[in-house]
Amino acid sequence: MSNVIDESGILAIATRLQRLSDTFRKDGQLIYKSFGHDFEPKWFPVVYTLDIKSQLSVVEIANEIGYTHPSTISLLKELEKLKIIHSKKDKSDERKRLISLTEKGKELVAAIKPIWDLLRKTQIEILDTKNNLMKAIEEVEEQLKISSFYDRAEKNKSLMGQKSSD
Amino acid sequence: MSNVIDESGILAIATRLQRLSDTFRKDGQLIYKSFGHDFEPKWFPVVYTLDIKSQLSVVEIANEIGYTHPSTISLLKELEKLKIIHSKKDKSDERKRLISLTEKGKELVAAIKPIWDLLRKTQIEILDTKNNLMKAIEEVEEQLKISSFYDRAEKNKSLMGQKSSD
DNA sequence: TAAAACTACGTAGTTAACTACATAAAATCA
DNA sequence: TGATTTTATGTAGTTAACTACGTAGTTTTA
Repeated sequence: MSNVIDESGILAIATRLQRLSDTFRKDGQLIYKSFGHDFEPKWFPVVYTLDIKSQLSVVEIANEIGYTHPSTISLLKELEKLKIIHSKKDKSDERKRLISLTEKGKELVAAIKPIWDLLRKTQIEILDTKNNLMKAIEEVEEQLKISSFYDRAEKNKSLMGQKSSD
Repeated sequence: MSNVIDESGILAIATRLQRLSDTFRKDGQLIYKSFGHDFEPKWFPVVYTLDIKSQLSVVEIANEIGYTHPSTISLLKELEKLKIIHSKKDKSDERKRLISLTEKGKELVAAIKPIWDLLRKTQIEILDTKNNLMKAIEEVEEQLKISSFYDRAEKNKSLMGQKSSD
């Protein structure tokens, strides 16, 4: 597919990660569809979380799934329109909206859990190569927690004969 | 950061890939800036490609960098406005626009090549863990070339006690 | 206990990719 | 060689995340 960029390797990693991500998302959607469900992969984090935790506020969900709260709100809006979730005010804190699955939502989860298993199995099959992508991601996240890309680059600057502007 | 989702592991891989991608992009931008350059990481594929191939049409660039042509066009517009690249009609094929770096563009490349080296070194440092992310990506792309996520899932359906709708 | 700071939620606008469609030039074919 | 198909480019609109900012409750503090 791409020539020069593959050779440049590591510098275009952001691009390649995103493309891979898109591929998984698109195929995921098709697989749900082939089972007769119009379930969008992007809903998974919210729905999966609510299946396990049953009732959470907007920000709690955002934290669980690792999204910003505005992104979470727009997902919740879609799911609310489809009556997969519903919300009610928290009586002890009027700022909060407590979200949970509706009956319809619970039925949906029960119906698609076997698909989640299938997706999981299939992804494991694809990802279980010599260098395991899932583990690699975890390891890289770990590395970045120790010291960010930016901080490491700052430190490495001194190794090169290059002046910085700050 | 995210709890439930990390445990659900593989199903949220698309999300995690994208977040990682964003992190690299943002820090990349900061690093360019710390050297006094307002060079956006998303420009890299185009600029790098033109440095090596010197003159290409819009679609040729799109293929080299693995983007769609509309995405490529919008990158080219930005770079053209900044006078980093310029274009001229191909005399032997009036449909084509031949793109190349301007003098300013060539000077820019000369100036940021040391940064590219720094970025490369730093990324290698981060990515060189037990499971190498770069290699993992290549291996996964290879797996998907053999058989797509969708096709594999279709095949695996038979392994489960589940009916399909098509 | 009033003011200040913080937290939860919401809206608006941005970004960087995409798909779908349109047009014009070139190549192919009947 | 005229009609059809393909190729190259461009535009419009979509998507799924983001940041920035605003408002209304809650908590802390002077």
